[in-house]
Amino acid sequence: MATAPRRHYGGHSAEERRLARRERLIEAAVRVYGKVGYRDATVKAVCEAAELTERYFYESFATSEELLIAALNTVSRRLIDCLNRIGAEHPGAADERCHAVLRAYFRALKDDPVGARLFVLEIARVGPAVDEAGAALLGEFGELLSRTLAPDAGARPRRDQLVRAGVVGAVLEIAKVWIRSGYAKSTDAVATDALKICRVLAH
Amino acid sequence: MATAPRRHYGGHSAEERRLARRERLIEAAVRVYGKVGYRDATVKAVCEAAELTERYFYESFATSEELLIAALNTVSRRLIDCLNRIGAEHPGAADERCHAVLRAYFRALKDDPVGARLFVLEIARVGPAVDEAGAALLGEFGELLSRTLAPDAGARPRRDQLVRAGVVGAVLEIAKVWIRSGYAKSTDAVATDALKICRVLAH
DNA sequence: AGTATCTGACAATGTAGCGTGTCAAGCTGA
DNA sequence: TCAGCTTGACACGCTACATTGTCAGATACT
Repeated sequence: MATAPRRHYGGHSAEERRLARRERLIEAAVRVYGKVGYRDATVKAVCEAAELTERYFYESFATSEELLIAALNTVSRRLIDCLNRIGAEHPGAADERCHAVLRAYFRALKDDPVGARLFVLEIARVGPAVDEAGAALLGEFGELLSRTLAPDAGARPRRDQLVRAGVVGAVLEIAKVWIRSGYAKSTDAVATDALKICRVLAH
Repeated sequence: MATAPRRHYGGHSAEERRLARRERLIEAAVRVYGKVGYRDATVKAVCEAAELTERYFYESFATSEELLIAALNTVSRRLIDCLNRIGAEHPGAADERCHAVLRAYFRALKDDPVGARLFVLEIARVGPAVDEAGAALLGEFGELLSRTLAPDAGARPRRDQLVRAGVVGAVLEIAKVWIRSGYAKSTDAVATDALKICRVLAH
């Protein structure tokens, strides 16, 4: 292994192939974990979804949780970037901008239920490592919301830490109940409800 | 079994003994699940904590989740009743009353970390049955908070359903972060933070 | 064309915990 | 005191899954 010559295949180097397989596994994990939930997903199922065998799982990930974290980061990064863009592009009043961001958030959850399940549901209570990754993502989400409502408040650092966490928890819980209801209310109405709580972050 | 004569033992009937064992299992479950978490707790461990053997586990519970739900209900009932009492006894303004209730809530979490872990952490993401029980308890908690802040609003039924859920999610998330921080802030300060969000429920 | 690497299918192994069964010893009531 | 219900300790089989190993066939470089 250590001194294996590593040959080109299909026009790609060994490392390229390895990374491509890694990506396929992550995308498959998003689908599988999003569909049946991490708890009920097996390594085998993910590998089948990726059309790869178990050996390639252990080539890129030491444990299932590691793959879950990678999948979580992939989905969340995508979502947070999108929301950041929308926040930045929206010139109006803070309140308006926040509503737009929330609307985009809930629309994303509705349009991509599988990814949604990951970010909203599977983000918690899996294991220490996953919890840590989830906490970091949630913190980022809180910053994003806070920035949206009070863009000039970068100076106020740790004071509202708990309040910010609370607001994030509120948005997530609203999302959970909304999803559980089968998306009963309109996206716009849900965003309006969430905004009521987010306003606590404004000054 | 069906026609077993059932004899008295230690001055108690067979049914009394069975219920006593059930109670011991629930109390043991609160301790064990609260300490190591439901995920890492085994039937064996709970039985050892209860000083009973596995046979008695299956005598009272069909599955581990059933015991978790019972433990969850026991702890939550205790907590919610306590908060209800404090809310009822507090005559002052709504805002004051809510702060008192929140203070009691966070104090309870701090004084009883084991029960706290159950109500705050283990309430979610275990299985469908547990999630349902947890959702019911969270709904009750939301009603409690709502009633505390707007006692006369019994007429307004389902309108603020999502907002209420959001507030509950916020309080729980604040609790989680607070616990994770090792109870860094004072109970009073945390209650004040949570109150900021709860005020959304006032009219 | 031949050899060495790469790949996929699948078997083999190991572990953990659930749920059940066995058995001897301890009570209880007559 | 005795028969039989009750209890505790513990072993057993079973299932599911992770993880490693084997091997034949496909592919690329020389």
